[in-house]
Amino acid sequence: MASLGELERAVMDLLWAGHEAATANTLRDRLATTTEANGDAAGHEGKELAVTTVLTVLSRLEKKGLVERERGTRPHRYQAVSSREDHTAELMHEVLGSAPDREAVLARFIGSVTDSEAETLRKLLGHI
Amino acid sequence: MASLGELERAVMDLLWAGHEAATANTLRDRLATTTEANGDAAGHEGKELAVTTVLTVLSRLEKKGLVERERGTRPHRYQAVSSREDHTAELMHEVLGSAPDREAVLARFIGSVTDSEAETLRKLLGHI
DNA sequence: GCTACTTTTCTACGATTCGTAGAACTTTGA
DNA sequence: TCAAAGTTCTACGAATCGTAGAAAAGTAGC
Repeated sequence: MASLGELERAVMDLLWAGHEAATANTLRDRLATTTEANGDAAGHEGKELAVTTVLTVLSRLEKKGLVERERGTRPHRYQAVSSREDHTAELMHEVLGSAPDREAVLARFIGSVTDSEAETLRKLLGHI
Repeated sequence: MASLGELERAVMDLLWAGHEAATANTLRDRLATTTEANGDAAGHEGKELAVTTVLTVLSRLEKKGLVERERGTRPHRYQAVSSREDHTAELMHEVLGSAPDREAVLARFIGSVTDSEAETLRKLLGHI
């Protein structure tokens, strides 16, 4: 129920990365810098978005339950409700739950996991 | 890159359920019947969609790579490209891959898996 | 081969979501 | 109290999705 658009995703990435609460302005600045998402070389520098744009997506993310804001301070400060790992794990669970035969899905899932991930899983499952 | 709408989902569910190839007409009929998705009692019977509607979503699903059709036969026959389990497992992988620290995600994921699922996983991972 | 019927494709429209941001309102600092 | 900074409201264009008619294409019987 909460798939993210491109900008929403970028904002969440920032909130997840440095995970103190940030203001809309800070985020806007970081968004301009952190436009690593393409292969073209130097010279390129992400253009600044309007702060209102950032505020809009922050509000939308808040409505989706991914972000919470401190309303007390005046420049509101925003932060992710849960860590990226928690959020991602939760998403994985949602996906898993969308199929009737969860164990069959897990079987396929395990089949395509890397060796080191498999090792991680073994440890997590309480085995040597 | 391939999230499904409600009707698209319903169609995939049908294709996944009885998984011989089906025609648009068959699917439309099943869609009318298989409207179990609400609590109101008898009398209710999903209204028939136009066949063109079903054909449209089938085309869209085909474009998304979830469905393939036999173009040879005249009423084209449609079927899911991969099983629901495969598809779901693949989705889980996509989600997992969307985070930088996959192992951390797996840790959280395992934390919220049921006991029997954990047991399944242990077996799948090659342990007694 | 022509005609009636079936099936598929094309086009389209309303609703929702998302990127984007201006206009207007609110709060704060001097 | 006034200007600057911040927030909310409103909006618009693109994309997606449910929905389906109109038109085109194939099929079957005559």
